[in-house]
Amino acid sequence: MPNDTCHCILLRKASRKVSSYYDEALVPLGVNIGQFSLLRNINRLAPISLTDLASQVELDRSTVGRNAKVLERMGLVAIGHGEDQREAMLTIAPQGHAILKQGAPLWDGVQDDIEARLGAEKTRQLQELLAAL
Amino acid sequence: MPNDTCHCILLRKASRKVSSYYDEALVPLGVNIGQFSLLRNINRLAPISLTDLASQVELDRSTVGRNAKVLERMGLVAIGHGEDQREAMLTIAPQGHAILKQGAPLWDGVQDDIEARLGAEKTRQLQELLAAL
DNA sequence: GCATGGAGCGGGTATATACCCGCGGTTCGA
DNA sequence: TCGAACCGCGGGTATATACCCGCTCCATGC
Repeated sequence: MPNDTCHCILLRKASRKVSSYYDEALVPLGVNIGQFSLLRNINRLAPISLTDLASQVELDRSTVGRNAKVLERMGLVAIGHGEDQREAMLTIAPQGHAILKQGAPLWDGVQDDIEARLGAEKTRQLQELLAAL
Repeated sequence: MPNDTCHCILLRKASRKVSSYYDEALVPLGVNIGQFSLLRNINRLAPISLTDLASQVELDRSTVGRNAKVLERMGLVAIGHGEDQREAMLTIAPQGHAILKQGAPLWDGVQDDIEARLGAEKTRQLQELLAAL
């Protein structure tokens, strides 16, 4: 039972490797792919609470909270209050909009590279398989 | 360009989700899939140095060092010296062998579950795609 | 009104992961 | 033989990620 067939370990490896592709492309912006993606989600859903955002991106709420705080320190995201005093509402700061705009073509580039390397059919398979897990 | 087609983010999500399947199965042993897999690799290659192990599992050396230290604290792995005084040589402790033995059927179970859910053809596709990334 | 339960969050703790730096041990050339 | 280059590691730092706990705030039943 060779260890190199462990679906989990293979997924992790692929995940690390592919993350690094995106990270490298985004280096000029000073954000990594996790941060860029979170920024995109906040932009798409803003204003949104931590809990709702966590549910959307399927991460633990505390994880999203910590990640959002890093973005806040970078000046890309504003964390305010909702009507409910308990809610932390997230919105994109002006500098965050700039990053989103500058990052879009960089992100597209990596995305296209991967799809070119895999081909259309395998790209489709990949999306399908990842969704099925 | 919907964010939910980002190969990287989908991979990460799948990776987290699938990791949790294995982690749950291994709960009785008190180790997670990362630790169990590392244990298997050490067992397969022992005695092996940190640097060589890191190269085998395609992780940063310092990461492997820290992970190995956790396994050492658990009493599953012994960290000794090689002939070269600089080398940290890893071997499996008796308790580690026990974990490997008890874990094997649990690991097989998850592996089988996943393959059953995907089917043989898609399982093959998955392995192929992950290797191609 | 007020108490109680539930919801939202922050922080503590632990692992996972990477990069960089400095220390110390090895080796090899002058 | 002895210094320089090189190699292996540990530790510092930062993010990513999850779980749990406690605090605060809200809403509902009485």
